[in-house]
Amino acid sequence: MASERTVQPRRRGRPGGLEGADLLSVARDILLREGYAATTMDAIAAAARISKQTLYRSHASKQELFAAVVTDWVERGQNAMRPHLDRLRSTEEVEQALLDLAGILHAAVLSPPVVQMRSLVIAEAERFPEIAAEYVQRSWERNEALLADVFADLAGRGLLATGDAGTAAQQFTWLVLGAPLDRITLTAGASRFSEEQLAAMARDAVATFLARWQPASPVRRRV
Amino acid sequence: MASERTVQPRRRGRPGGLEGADLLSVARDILLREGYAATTMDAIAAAARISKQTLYRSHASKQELFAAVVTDWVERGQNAMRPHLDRLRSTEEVEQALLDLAGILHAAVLSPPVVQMRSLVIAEAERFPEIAAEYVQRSWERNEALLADVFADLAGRGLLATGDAGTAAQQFTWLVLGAPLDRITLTAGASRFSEEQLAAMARDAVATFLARWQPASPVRRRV
DNA sequence: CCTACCGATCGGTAGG
DNA sequence: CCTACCGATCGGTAGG
Repeated sequence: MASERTVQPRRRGRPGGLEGADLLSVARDILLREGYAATTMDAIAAAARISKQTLYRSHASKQELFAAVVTDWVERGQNAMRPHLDRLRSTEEVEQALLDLAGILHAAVLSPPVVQMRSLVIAEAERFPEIAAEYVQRSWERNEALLADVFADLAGRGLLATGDAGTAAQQFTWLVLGAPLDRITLTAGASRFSEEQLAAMARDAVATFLARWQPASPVRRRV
Repeated sequence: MASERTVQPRRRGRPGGLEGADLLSVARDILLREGYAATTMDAIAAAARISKQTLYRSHASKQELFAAVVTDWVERGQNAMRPHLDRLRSTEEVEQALLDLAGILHAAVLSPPVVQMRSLVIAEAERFPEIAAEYVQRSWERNEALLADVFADLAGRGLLATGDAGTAAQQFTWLVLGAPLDRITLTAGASRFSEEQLAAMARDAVATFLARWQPASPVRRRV
């Protein structure tokens, strides 16, 4: 099955436009920028340098193309949190590791494409509930479950209070992300928080989280 | 300037359709149900039993009608939180009063119309940033500022720890609302939390909040 | 003459 | 692969 020209990723001789993951990428760019209703299949075909016929051959409808874009998105972000969560899991300094994680969550979740994809899915959640369901399960709920698992491990090592690790993960997530995500979502990035404000919010989030979830053991007692 | 028939609210002899606040109400219903793009001026005019020309005379474009609906909405919800915040302000039992407020926030913010309006504004935030800005300032930020003011009062009475009352209000808001609001927004109300789950989340939110913001005074020390 | 309102239809553009 | 084109429907405005 060896092909003659391994340098060229294109399968056929035609110069051709985009397909597969590249096609989904340009479709995603337009969807995030314009929204679902304002995105036309003509615009996507033109940006991918393919005909609408070719576009409809790989994606039978606008809705199916949207679903493919979201599925591709959640698969790409599937394991993005893994290394950072593993670092938290093996830490000896919980407070600093939580601060690090808060900063990583800010950088990741508050980035324009992530916020825009979230807004896009919210906007179409009523019309396409199964797409929104896949998004919420495979991105948010999955990462929250992974974080809960790490918290359970830390509790087992005596570095966090034992209790409902799922509740702890939920509270940490929204203490860190709630206010800035809400603000950015509702202002289209116009009045973003400054880096100093975000850092202060991360410190306050960790402080409140640890006030509740710090182990009662006297050796690790804080003032 | 006394008119002959004060019983009839209509100004002219024609039977006529809706206008003013009633017109905005039916427009809001359709916008919340269908979304902005799928809402047609024809449908609004038909639901209000007026011609499109009459509709366009009071609202010069679809966008201006949308802005009027949002303005009307934030004005109606302006002081909805007042009595509940005043009850918290004058309480002697902070923990129970916070639990009560959490339940009220759940009932108010997680109700379908409030969630739908929020989703609608988010969906159009990029296209109509000034409408989203008015919404976020006059509903969310305003209520958060009112809550911060109450927290500052409670701190002055020694019932909460002194500190940044704004941070406390932000953390309380998102501890209480973050997880369920996210879930309901992204599932279009399909997989709502049960009353028991919401009550448990409220208790955990208050517990975490008080772990950080409870005064250090020994008389009010908790176990 | 004016205001309020209607039936009909305009130019453009959507998904397919 | 592309151009042309469909049935439908949109926001906004004409004449009367």
